[in-house]
Amino acid sequence: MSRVVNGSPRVTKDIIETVNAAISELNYVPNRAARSLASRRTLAIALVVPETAARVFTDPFFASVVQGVALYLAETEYTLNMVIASETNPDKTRRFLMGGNVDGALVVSHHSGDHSYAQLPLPIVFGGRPVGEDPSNSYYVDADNVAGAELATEHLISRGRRNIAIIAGPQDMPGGVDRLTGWRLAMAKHGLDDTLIEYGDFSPASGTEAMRRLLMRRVPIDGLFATNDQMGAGAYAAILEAGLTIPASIAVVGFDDDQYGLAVTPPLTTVHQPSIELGTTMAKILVERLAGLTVDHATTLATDLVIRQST
Amino acid sequence: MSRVVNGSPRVTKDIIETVNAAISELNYVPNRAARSLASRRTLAIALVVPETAARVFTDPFFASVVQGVALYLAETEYTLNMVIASETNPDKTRRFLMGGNVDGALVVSHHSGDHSYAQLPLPIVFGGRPVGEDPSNSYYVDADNVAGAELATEHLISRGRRNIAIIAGPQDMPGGVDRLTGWRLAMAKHGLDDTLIEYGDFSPASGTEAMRRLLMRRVPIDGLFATNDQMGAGAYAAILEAGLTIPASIAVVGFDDDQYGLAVTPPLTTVHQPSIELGTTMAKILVERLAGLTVDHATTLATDLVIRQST
DNA sequence: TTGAAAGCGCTAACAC
DNA sequence: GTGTTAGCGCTTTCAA
Repeated sequence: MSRVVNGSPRVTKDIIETVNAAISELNYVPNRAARSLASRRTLAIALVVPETAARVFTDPFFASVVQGVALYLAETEYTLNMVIASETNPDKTRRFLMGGNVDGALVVSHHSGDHSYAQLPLPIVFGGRPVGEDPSNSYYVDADNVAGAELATEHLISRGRRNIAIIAGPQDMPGGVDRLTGWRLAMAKHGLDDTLIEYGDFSPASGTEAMRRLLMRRVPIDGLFATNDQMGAGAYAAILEAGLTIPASIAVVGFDDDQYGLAVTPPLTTVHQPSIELGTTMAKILVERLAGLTVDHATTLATDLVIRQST
Repeated sequence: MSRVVNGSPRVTKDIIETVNAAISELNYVPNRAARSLASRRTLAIALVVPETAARVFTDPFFASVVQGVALYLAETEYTLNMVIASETNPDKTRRFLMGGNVDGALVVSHHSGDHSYAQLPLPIVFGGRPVGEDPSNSYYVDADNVAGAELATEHLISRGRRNIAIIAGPQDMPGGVDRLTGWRLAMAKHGLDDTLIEYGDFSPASGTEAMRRLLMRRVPIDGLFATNDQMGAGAYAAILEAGLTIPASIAVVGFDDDQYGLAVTPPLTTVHQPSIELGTTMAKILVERLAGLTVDHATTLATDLVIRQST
């Protein structure tokens, strides 16, 4: 009977049908705990998210990734366990992961501090490239942030802009590093000055502040690459309060393609990344690893430009 | 030994210490599956979120609720199972919930279609008041949307506005209904006209469209109550493109107090609701029910006004 | 190919 | 109060 439920290859057709009939008649549902106890697999996957309350769940990009993960796992036999990784008590998460509660883990928003998870003897797939760590040891899925940033910058250049500033993100996050790199590459390729850099923390408020600092330099600026839409939307406030217009005075490109870019006037030109697909892919790769398949360590998802009225 | 782990009341001090010493020395971690199988409790709680991809996870309010739930459960022995309720296959969710996978469930974003969950013979706590259903049968936690909407409207009136429009939300959601009710109450109390109503779906784009429809009526409007910040931010676009200014021509108040209200210029006056606390409270109530305690069916959380530059 | 039986690691019920 | 034992509902192994 167990053999039928688990689709064992060597069972007679007759018996399969008989058992299946009984199953649906009795409304039988296998007991997860018993199955887990006997098979020594939990059929559960942990989704680890850092506590950083300020950003984690208020970031639509992150939210989409979670959604993708959940959507994919819903089609599998795995259950999704959400775990908030407390920063004050990181051992708790580690103990949970190693306590035989889950078969594998998905870790999103991989900050510099998160390296340690990769060392755990548990199948893990990361969202975002690991920073300052040998990538060949871990499995991860990431959007092509470098290419996306180049796309954004090239677009600004194609619009005739030459004095292009950037509001970069935290440099301990892969997205923060890679988008700055892409901008630098594009600027260098065209022999443009790449000193107009200010940093934010990916929040709208930090975008406003960064833009103010940029404008205070009192040098010509006719283009802005905000490395996410939230900071881009925030930058609007600083640009407008300085009496400048978008895109006439300063053309603006964002990154992420979330609703923040649509909530502002004019709507923000931005780089779209497949955030739901990123979550889906992470989950898929982990499930494949758990099934014993060999999969690539790194998976990079393409980005593309969404042109709206801010450029 | 089991008695020590589970804190049974009748154990000698000596033996407790001896066992605990052994536990930490052997690095013992209780096996969840075995415990669950023997005790017939799963120690897991499901967080059910409707699929409605467009809104669910891109709504910062919703995200905060999830975060609150996760934060609270992290402090308990319960594990959080995220379940996406497929709208095309609702039975799947129901089967999961009834399959003995979890001890109880938390259901957020309770649309009119979700009634059925309340019928399940499983402890459930809802986020948001159930619509069109006997509330005495279910447990729920909700923000005081009516009072919050009155607060918003009274504030507009106190600013000297008399022609106050509203962009209401879907009328099959408690938040959509209650915020409209609060506005009506406040308008009636001051003998003001309450016909300036348009509806949106809580997205920024729908806010823009609703505001355009309002302006197309060609009647005087000097105040706007957008029933969430996303629609409020969207309304800015329509107001500005009509050559009007905020707050001089039209004072605007939002609802939710999320980042959308901060991303726009001028920053949006809004009604704050304790979204993380809402999640925390939902989880707390469910855990208490599971512990056999008697708890109130309805819990209402207070809201308050955050005054910024849009009024 | 299929039936039977031995655990998986724990809790709960029962004696002592 | 505390040691002991019988299952919880499955998977897996071993015979047949």
